[in-house]
Amino acid sequence: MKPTLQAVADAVGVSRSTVSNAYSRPDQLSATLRERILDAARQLGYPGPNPTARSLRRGFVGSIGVLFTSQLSYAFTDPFAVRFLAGVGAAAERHGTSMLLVPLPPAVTDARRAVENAAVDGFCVYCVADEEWALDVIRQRGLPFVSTAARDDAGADERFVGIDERAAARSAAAHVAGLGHRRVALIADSVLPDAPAGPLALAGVDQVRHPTTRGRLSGFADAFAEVGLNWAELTLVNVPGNSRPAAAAAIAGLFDQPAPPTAVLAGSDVLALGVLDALAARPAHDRPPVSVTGFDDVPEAAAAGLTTVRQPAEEKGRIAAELLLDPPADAAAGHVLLPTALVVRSSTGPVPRS
Amino acid sequence: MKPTLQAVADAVGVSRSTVSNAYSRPDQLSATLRERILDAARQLGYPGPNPTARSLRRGFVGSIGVLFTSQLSYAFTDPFAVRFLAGVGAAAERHGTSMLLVPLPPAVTDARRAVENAAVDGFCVYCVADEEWALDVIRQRGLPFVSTAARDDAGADERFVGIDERAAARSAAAHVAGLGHRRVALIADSVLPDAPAGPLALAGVDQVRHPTTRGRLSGFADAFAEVGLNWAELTLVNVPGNSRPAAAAAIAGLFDQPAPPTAVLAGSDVLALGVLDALAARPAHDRPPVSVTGFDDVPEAAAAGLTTVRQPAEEKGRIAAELLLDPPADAAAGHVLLPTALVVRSSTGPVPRS
DNA sequence: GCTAGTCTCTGTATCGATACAGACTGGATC
DNA sequence: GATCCAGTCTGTATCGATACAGAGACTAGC
Repeated sequence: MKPTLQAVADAVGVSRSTVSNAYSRPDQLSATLRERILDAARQLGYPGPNPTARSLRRGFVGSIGVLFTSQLSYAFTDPFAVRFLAGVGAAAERHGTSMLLVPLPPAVTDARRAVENAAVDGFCVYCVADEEWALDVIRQRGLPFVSTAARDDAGADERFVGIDERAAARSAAAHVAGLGHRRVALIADSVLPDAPAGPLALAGVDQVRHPTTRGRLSGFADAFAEVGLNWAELTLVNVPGNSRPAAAAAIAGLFDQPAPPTAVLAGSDVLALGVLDALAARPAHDRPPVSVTGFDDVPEAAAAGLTTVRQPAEEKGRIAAELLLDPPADAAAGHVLLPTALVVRSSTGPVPRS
Repeated sequence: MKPTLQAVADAVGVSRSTVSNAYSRPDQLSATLRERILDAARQLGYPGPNPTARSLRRGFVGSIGVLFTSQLSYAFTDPFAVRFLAGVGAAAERHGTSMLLVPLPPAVTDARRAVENAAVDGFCVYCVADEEWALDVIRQRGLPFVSTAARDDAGADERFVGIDERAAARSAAAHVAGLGHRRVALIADSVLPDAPAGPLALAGVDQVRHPTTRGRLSGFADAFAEVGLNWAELTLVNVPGNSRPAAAAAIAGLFDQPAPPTAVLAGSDVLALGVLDALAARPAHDRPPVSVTGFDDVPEAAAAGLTTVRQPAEEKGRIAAELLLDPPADAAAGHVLLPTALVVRSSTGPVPRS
């Protein structure tokens, strides 16, 4: 068994407090005694104050949690998530804080417990699915958090960093509408909790649970409404999970329909790249000239020539962590909206006249 | 202030232990009492057992640390590191364990403290620079760890997962030597701790501190020794930091020398891609046909047509975490060597006859 | 010579839980 | 009716530190 602080105190013949001070408040004791204590500690093989005991007493941990409401391995697979993490990491580094990545088991009860048990001082909630329960647990614990998805019921004091999803999506859709496209498909991740992959009839956008997805779909709908196309006239395709192959599989069949879409607007670059994959998989003579847009502008998008909406991923992570680690005095400053920009590349073009 | 377990106990009129059992050992009390306790807890707003206090008493934390001896943000920038993390994440997920990413301050004293203070049950040490001090701290703390860099002084009981760096590097170099190249440059990250970027004269490979870099350079040297080229005849280029632009900058000047290398062997794909960048940056008429090899086979390598040595990145992370989280009874099984494969693409070709 | 103030260091309470031994209850067994 | 046992619950020690009030020693000032 490793020696404790008590053991060191006994060895030197001082009190526990003094040994504690030798480590944490060197100005509270003479330099010579401090040396004597540290020497004894070295000799005994004392590993320094136990982090857990220290955290308990001090009342804080020195690490922030990052929550992904999905598989943890997903976080490293999605390029946008990786950039976001890089931003969080950079801020954490500056503050000398660690990042705890908490995997969430599929069952909600287990997942709740995971959030309850995380030893952190606060959470950055990066959500890819329904997250209310997670926020509930965090509030229950009395921990601060920063959300990256705008929620309607957000308290005024709740910190947030994100973009105007709806306006950003609208800019992409307006671009496509401006090119003349009127047979349009929208593809998004987890439109409804347990909906199967493929086309999905939805009465209205407001049925979409996840605020980010809802915001983006609303934006798409807005732009087409302006050119006289209503929601029911748009084809909605659901993908369970934000992955390239899943998107490809979900949309593939659509291009064999009698009147296939001439444009596909995706809720993320990953999905858009999947759509491009699905098109590329078809024989060259049977490859309709479909315009495709993405969202995020991940590194891969440029290489693929994907028209997309750029949002500052790393910045988002950095600011999220910053808001958590050193909260602005002004509550209004705790609500940060980042700029977005439509990046037009080769994946969109005028509707073919055939 | 949030209520404690004690407060719940008082409210229900039972002992602390019973409340504790209500959460952690439901079989130790009647179902009705348990319900009564949980109800009271809900009503009081008790957030459930405090994770820190629980860890202290139980003696373990439920999270593993991942150590990068470099900037934390680097971990999310290097594609190989990201794949590695994905592997660790997948294993952690399966075990219901969290991952703590600990940023290391530049000063060694601060960095030591960071490792001392990390509340974890063990470490996966992913090292990109000199790491001995970190392992010392971990041993001092009496925590288990898994290293991914083979070290000469590794104890028999120390767990390891990695590849035969030397043999793998040799296979790449043998390929290049077989193509007839004899004017060869090697480029690697942090060959010597504070060496500047650019060509570096080094008496021998054994002067290289970092075992991974040393292993790879040795392998390169081996293959060329076999065709009669000794170490002094190879040009060594140092890059401080494993980054694409840094590699490009470090090597650029080399191609303007009287007898420029016809092949460049890089210690990593990231460096190799940097070398390709440096070549691509030259005007087409002044672009020597240089063969380039990398190491790792990151996703970008395939797109760039880079000849490289493939090693299973995600697997490495997964196994590292696995070895940590559920250590094999047999000590020998704690030492895992992963397979590698030379992947020949378009970036290497026969030496031009001019 | 006395009081005040500064430096060091000690002692005890506390952080918030869990482990474990033991006590009580009620029913089954002989 | 005594014994045993399983099922519940309590009490106390413990995990390993830090915070804070306070005690002695020593210097300084008047």
